[in-house]
Amino acid sequence: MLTRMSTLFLRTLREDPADAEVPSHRLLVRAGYVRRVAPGVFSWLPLGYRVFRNVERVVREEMDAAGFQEVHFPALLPREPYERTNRWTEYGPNLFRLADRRGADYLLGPTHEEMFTLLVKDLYSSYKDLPLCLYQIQTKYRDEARPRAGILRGREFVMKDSYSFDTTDAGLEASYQRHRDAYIRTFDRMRLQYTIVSAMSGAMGGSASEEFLAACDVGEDTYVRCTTCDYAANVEAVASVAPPPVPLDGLPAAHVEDTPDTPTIETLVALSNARPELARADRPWHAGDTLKNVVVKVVQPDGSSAPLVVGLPGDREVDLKRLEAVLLPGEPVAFEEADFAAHPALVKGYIGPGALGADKPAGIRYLLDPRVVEGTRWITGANQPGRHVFDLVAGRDFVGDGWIDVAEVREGDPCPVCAAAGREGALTQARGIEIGHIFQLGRKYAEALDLTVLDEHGRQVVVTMGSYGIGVSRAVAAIAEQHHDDKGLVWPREIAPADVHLVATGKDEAVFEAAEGLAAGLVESGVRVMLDDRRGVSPGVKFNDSELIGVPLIVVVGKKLVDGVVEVKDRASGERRDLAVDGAVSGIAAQVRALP
RNA sequence: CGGGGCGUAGCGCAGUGGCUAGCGCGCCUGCUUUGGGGGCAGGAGAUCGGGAGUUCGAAUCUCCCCGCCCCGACCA
Repeated sequence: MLTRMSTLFLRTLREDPADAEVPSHRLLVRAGYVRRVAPGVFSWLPLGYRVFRNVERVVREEMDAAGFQEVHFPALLPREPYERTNRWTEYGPNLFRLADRRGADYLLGPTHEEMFTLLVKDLYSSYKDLPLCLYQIQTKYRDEARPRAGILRGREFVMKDSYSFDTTDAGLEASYQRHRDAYIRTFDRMRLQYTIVSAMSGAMGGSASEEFLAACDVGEDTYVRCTTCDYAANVEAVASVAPPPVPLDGLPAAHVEDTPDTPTIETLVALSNARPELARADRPWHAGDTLKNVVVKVVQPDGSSAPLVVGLPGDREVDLKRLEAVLLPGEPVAFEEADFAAHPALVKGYIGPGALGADKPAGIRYLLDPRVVEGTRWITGANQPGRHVFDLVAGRDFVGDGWIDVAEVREGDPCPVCAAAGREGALTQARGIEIGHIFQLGRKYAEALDLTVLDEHGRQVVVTMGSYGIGVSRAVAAIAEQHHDDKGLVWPREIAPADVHLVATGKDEAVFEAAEGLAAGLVESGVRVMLDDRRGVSPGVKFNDSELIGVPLIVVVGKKLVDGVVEVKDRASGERRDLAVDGAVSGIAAQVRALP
C-alpha cells in the first residue's frame, strides 16, 4: 500500500484548534484525522478512517477467533421492540427519536439488546442450539446531555456489542470468560495499558460485571487499586471495610447538650473540643466522630416516594453515584423544604438516630454506613434545634434498619480483599477511560422478552444471557491518549495508518527518484508506505508533519543520499540510524516487523 | 438543567462609538530558498452568529434569540 502525500486529502494544522482540550481531540484534529460536524459528531478523514478501521479489524479478528459470529442490525429501529422492554420510555431524552412519513415512531439504536434477544427467540428453541455468541460492530446513537472530549464521548459512536446465550449458569460463566480472554487479547494488540476493574460491589457477586479502563487522566471513570494485592474496582463498586466492633462495657453514657451556633460539622467539633465538660479524655474530637444523617427522597419508578436517612461519619460525603447504584430502580432526589414540612420528625440540621428507624413513630427508614459498627461512640443530632447528643453508642443506644455503603471512597482507604485476609492494603485512586465492559445479564432480560428453549427433559427454560461491549471509536481516542508526545501522535504499528513514513527532502531529483524506488521496494515486500513526495515543501514542514501524524517508522531520503545512505528513525524512541540505500528495503522491512 | 467562557476570513487571534475591519498561519501567482513550519512581491477570501433597537454613524452600546466550548448534574 502506497499513500502519496502529494495527493492525500490532508491538511495538518499548525495551531491547536480552540475547542479541543484533551490531547487525543487536539492531535486528531491537528493531524487531519477527524473533523467535528456537530457536538459529539465527527467525520473521519482518510488517515483517521484508516486508523479507525485498523482498530475495528483487530476487534473483529479477535471476536472471530473466539468463535463469535458477526451479524449486523440496522441503526434505524422501530419503536415496538423497545416498547416491549419499556425502554422507549425509560431511555428518556437520551434516545434519538424520529417518525416516518406516516407518523410511525422510530429510534436510532442506543444499544441492541432487544434486537439480539428477539432474533434468537425468533430462530432458536432448543438447548441443542446453545451456547451461542453473536456480535456486531454498529454505529450507536445516544443524545448525551453533554458530549465531551472529542471522540471520547460522542453522540454518534461505534461500538462492538456481543451477547451470549446459555441454558445454565455454568455456561454463562464460560461464555463470560471467553469474552474476557478475547478482550484481553484485543486490548493488548492495541497496546493499550488498562486495568480490569470490578464494576459491581462484592456483595452483589464478584465477577458478574467488569470494566476495562484505559489509564488516562482525562478519563471519566474513577477507580481504585490496592497497593499490595490485585484488587481493582470502579469507585461505584468499592466495598467499604468495617472496623472491628468495640466492647460496650465501660463506655460513657449518652448525654444531650446545648450546642448553639453549630450549623456545620466543623463548628460542632470546635465547640466540643473547646468546652471541657464535652472534651474527650483520650484525644480531641474529630469530624469523623460525628454521625452525619443525610436525608434524601427516594422516588420509585411508579412515582411513589419515601424519605431515606443515611447515617455516616461526618468527615465523609455521600457519593451520589454510589447511592444511585444502590437505590436502583429508585432514584434519589434532594430533600426540600416542603419535604421537611411533611416530616416534622426530621429537624433540619439536627437529625439524629433517636427519631429514625422503621420501628419509630415516624417510620423513616434509616440505613448506616458500615463504619458505624457496634461500640462506636458518636456526636449526633438530638432532633431538637440547637442540641446534639454526645457519646451515643451504636448497638447500645441505637441501631439502623440495615447497612448502606454509599460514602465517598478516599485515597488510602483500606482494601476490602486485604482486610478480609487479615492483611493491610490501601487503595489508590486513578482515572480511566471505559473501553470495554463485560456483564453477566442473567435471566432477567430473557424473562422480560420471553426467550426460552426446551431443555433435554422437554421443559421450557429461560435462557441466561451476557452482554459485552467495546467502544471502537472510543478506543481510537484512548490509544491516542496513551500514545502521543509533545510533537504528535505515536501509533502502535497495527493501528497506524502506515508502517513507514518515507520523507523525501530537498529539490534534488535524484532524491525523489531514490525515494520512489525505495517506496516501491517496500510496498513490494508488504510494507505499508506513506511517501512524502510533495515538491517545493521545506524539510522542516515535512519533518513536523511526519512527527505529528505518528507513523511508527520515519525514513528520510535527503542530503545523505550522496553518501549512499538514508536515515531511519523510530518515532516512539527517537532512535535513528543510517542505512545504506542498497539493501535498505530489507533492513527497513525487518525493522517494521520487529515493531510493537 | 445549573455555573463559567466564547462567537470577527479555512484555522488561531486583535479590534470596546468614527469614516476603507486588521494581524499570523493556510490558500493562489511570480521570484528565491531547501535538514526543522525560510524570504520578497502581488492577490483571492468576511452577511463581524441572527434579529430588533439606540445613534448622524454600531463589530463596538441595549434587548431578544441562536450556536459552540469548559465545569457540574445526567450517562445500557
